[in-house]
Amino acid sequence: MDEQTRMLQTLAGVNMAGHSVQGGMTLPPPHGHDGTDGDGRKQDIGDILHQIMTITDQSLDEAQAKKHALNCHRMKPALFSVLCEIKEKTGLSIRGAQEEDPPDPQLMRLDNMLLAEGVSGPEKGTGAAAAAAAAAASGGSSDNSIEHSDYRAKLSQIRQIYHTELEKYEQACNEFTTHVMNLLREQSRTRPISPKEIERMVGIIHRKFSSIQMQLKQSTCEAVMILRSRFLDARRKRRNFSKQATEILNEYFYSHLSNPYPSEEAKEELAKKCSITVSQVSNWFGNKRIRYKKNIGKFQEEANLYAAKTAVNAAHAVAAAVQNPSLFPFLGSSGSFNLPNSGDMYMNMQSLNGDSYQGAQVGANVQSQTGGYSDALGGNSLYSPHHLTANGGWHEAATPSSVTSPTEGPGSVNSDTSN
DNA sequence: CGCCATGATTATAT
DNA sequence: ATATAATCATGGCG
Repeated sequence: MDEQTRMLQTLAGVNMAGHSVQGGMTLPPPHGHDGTDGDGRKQDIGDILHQIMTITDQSLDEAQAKKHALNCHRMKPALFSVLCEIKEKTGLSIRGAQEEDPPDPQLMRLDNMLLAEGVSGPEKGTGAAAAAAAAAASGGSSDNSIEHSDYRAKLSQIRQIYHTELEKYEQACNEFTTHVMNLLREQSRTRPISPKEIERMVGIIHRKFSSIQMQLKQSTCEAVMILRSRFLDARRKRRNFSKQATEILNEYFYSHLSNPYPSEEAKEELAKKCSITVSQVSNWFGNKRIRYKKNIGKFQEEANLYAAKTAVNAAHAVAAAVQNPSLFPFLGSSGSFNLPNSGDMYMNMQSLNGDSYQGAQVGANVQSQTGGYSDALGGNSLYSPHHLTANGGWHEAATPSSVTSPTEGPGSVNSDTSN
């Protein structure tokens, strides 16, 4: 804030000077001007300069009086015309100094950041109220919101300070601008001032003030950054989901392997069941999809496990109707099972899970590919990665040729491990 | 401590 | 807006 203070003082200085000029533009007492021209005028000018140099020492009342004296001075019209002439000469340089400043990229950056952080955006309530609302809104999934409430409280604190200061500056700027404009209007009685000049002056003032505002924005950004690094990084401190949550997510994933893209509603339900947030569910599925796809071999075991789990569920559902408790003999014994069966079972599960996944094509894929997989994986593979190629939505990344050797060494595909 | 698993973030494409 | 892919950074195990 040092810089700001300094600038304010600078501006205050200008202000003072302006004040004084207004009052102090006085001609010396009319003496000696009718003598020999040369010396008398020099002395006049010397007096004027002296008075100009000492105007800040004069009181306002005094200055007011002198101003009146100046306006009535008989030399005034002459002085005015001289000033006009001088102005004419310097006009070019002033006109040449016209600059259309483009929007400062730094300022834009700061603005964008403040907006993104919700500091400069629309008001969303203040302080504790916002935090409480946030905490209440997400109700059950307390974990996240409680950590957030503190963050939000601090953020809105920053936000409040920011807005207060900004408003203060804006007000000061307007006040000062008005003042200067009045001043210039007043002065235009004694010296020529074009509207353009006033405009220019106003522009200068605004630039000054916006540079002060930039300081404010800068410090606000810094504060937010610090806050973020403290809270967000803390939040980034990863906590593994509970075993149960992972179970539920995996169950969903493997039972919708052909299209592991839970709808918004499904995500909400999973989030509720797992006591995590919807975005965490999205993260999880995003990570899971990419990691599954990247190294299918690694997930075979898991896939089988959850296939079995789901199969048990399916069995429970079907058992009553079918009256066949030994529907899945492999669950109890280590005996092998035939792949066509597993394919069928998979299809059954799909339909049981309400997955509206097309059947015929996948069936064909199962038939044509599972043999190769079971060979490569040493058999007993419930799932094959055919979904990747069979289903349009679940990307076709792994081509059969590359997939048929999913047992490749770790790290060859997985860039994740190269950190 | 090194390594891998894993949740979160970022960059990019659609 | 959502998905993928890459990457970051930590948790947890041996």
